Amino acid sequence: MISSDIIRGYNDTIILYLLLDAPSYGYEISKRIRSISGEKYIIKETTLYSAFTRMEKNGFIESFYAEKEEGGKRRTYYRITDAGRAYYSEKCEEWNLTKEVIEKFIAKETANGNA
Amino acid sequence: MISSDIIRGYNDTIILYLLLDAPSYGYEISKRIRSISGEKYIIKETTLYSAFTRMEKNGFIESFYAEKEEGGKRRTYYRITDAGRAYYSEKCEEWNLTKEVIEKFIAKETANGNA
DNA sequence: AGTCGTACTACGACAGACGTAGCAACGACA
DNA sequence: TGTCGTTGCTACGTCTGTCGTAGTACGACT
Repeated sequence: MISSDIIRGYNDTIILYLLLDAPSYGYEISKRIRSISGEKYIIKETTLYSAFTRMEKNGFIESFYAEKEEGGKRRTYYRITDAGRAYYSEKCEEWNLTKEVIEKFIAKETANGNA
Repeated sequence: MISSDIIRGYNDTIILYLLLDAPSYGYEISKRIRSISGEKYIIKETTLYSAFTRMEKNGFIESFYAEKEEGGKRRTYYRITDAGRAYYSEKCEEWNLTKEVIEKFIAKETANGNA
């Protein structure tokens, strides 16, 4: 399992990634993070929903309600905004920079030059 | 400049890396982080010294005093312990895992296969 | 005398992640 | 009919690491 300290600040990025193509909602995003990461990262509900609130306040996402076809239960869907896309791009660039920096301080155990 | 949210939890790892070969002290470590990162990451003094305190409490480092040759001013040196080396190794492994996971959610803009 | 570089310490604020808990609607199973 | 599991979400408080601000102290240089 993954330490939440390194993910910290990147949960928003991960969520935005999952909204790039189509709107989605909490439960679905949670399951997709779980499966895409190969069960290695499981986002907590509270973390997820507080990220939604924060990002909506920041204008990175917009929410709307939709009914399920099967039942009358409502879901809150989130749609990424242009500002959200811009933020996502910035974070991707930042990630690449940060990765380079951190790796200067990380020992490479696996000395096989596998490409 | 690098967001401290992603570094969070890895400052300890970075500091331990700089102690692997020889003991060192705050000011020197701070300057080495700065230069090794190519001025891209500058650790704050408060962050650094609170990391020392935390890690000493956790048994990852040990402190001792030494005088400077030039003057009578004391420095607090830190030496990595076996537990510290073990922790550093764990964090390196964790980093590699985390990196893989995060990259599943990061767009690769630069499509040039530059080695 | 003043500023810069070195080498720290103290204290409080802040933000993001987390633990715990609860609510509500639905289907399945007994 | 009852309750269990899944879905879908909210509330509230706690913890931890980082950061802002500030202050101390000494030597060297100007």
